[in-house]
Amino acid sequence: MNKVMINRIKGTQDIAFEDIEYWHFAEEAIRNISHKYAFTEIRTPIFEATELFKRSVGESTDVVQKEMYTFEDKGGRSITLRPEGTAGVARAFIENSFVNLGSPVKLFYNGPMFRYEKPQAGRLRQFHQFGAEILGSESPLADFEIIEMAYSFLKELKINKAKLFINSIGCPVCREDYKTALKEYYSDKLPGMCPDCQRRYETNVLRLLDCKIDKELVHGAPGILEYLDSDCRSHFEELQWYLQRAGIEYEVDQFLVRGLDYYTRTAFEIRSSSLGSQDQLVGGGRYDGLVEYIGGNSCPAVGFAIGLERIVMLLKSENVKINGPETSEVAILAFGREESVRGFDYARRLRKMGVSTFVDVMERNMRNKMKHAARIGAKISLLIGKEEIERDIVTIKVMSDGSQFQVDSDYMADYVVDKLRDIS
RNA sequence: GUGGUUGUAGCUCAGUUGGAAGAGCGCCUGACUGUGGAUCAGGCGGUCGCGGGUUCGAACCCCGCCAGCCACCCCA
Repeated sequence: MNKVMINRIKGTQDIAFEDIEYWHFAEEAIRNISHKYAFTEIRTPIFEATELFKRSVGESTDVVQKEMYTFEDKGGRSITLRPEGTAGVARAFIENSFVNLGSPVKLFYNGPMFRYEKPQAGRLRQFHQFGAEILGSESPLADFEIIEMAYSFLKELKINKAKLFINSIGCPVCREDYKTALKEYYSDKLPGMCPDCQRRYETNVLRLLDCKIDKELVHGAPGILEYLDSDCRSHFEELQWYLQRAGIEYEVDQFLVRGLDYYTRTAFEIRSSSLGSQDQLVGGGRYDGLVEYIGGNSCPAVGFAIGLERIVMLLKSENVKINGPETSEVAILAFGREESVRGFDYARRLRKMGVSTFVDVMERNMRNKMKHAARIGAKISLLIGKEEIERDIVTIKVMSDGSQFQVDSDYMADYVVDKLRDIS
């Protein structure tokens, strides 16, 4: 290629043909599940004021500090491509006064998110998340429904090798006590720890818990569950009770902390062992402080986000059966100008009856037209040449057995529809 | 941002010690002025990722950059 080539932006992908079928499959499951759970869709802008993410996701988080696509628009405003979905939903909830709809409000979204990261297996710069949020309920029932919904989404997609981990990170009050205890535990060990951990000791102590380098130390660290106050504790216990009653298997992981600042109490992840290093399929939890944090009236909420690229990876590796590509049913092969006019006329009639119709727009010989019709999987080909025009007929060829019929052009559509029904 | 690894035709890849850029598949065309997954023939398609260096000579050796993949950090 001697032209100057412009390539995809790093960490993005083009999805077409066979690949797109996996996405259709997943997107259909999203609509199904959301409808069954009576969640309604919300579409928020792909970009928002930078401040929204700083305040919701958290100034000290990696996402905000080094992963945001931020730019200034021509009016001098700081704009950011959304790195996650919850902040926008919470903003929309406040801005449109969805509280007036009555609690709870159950919303879902599905769309692209952007993070400036180094791409690897299961991680892109533009990726897609399906998320659901329940706003207005403080009850562990809401936590339970969110987890159950994520769980049955995976079930609907026949993804079985997935494991649920839950934890409670308490409320801002009891979490402070825990942080103090953690700092105390780590204080004398700090000099021997990795540079990242030394940094995290100051910025975000909780993150010391999932350090992969100094993992030995974690075993002796105090667990957060012992520090929960009675409300947080009973919230967590109730959630587990509901999970058990529903027969949903889970594991309590005391060292599960989420990277985003807005989480309170319940935190959960669903991971898959057959995914590679980025094994987290679903992440979610409760964020009781967020709505107030970004300027609304206090409103408890809980939600999840599911990474669709990772879902698609699993569908592929687990050989989940998806629908085949939609092929056209009829191919119209016409020679010459008058014949082509007739061909387009037939196509209009067939499409009106709901038949997927391919019109060949290459001026080539019959052999090559036929070859292409076969290639795209047409079930029936319509041949229109000089003879057909003169006698006002059409030649209909059934591709599967090669049989051919000549039909008056007036009966073409009915005949084709009948034939399609016969051979399907 | 750090580390490992890989970049040759649209795809999969060969290319000897540094000595004329290739194959298969695909695409387009023709044999067959009107019949498909077959056959045969022809054609399109390459700044060998980009830039520099070494050399009489570089796809091959050296350096830098870019991109893909994998891992770390972190996350979905």
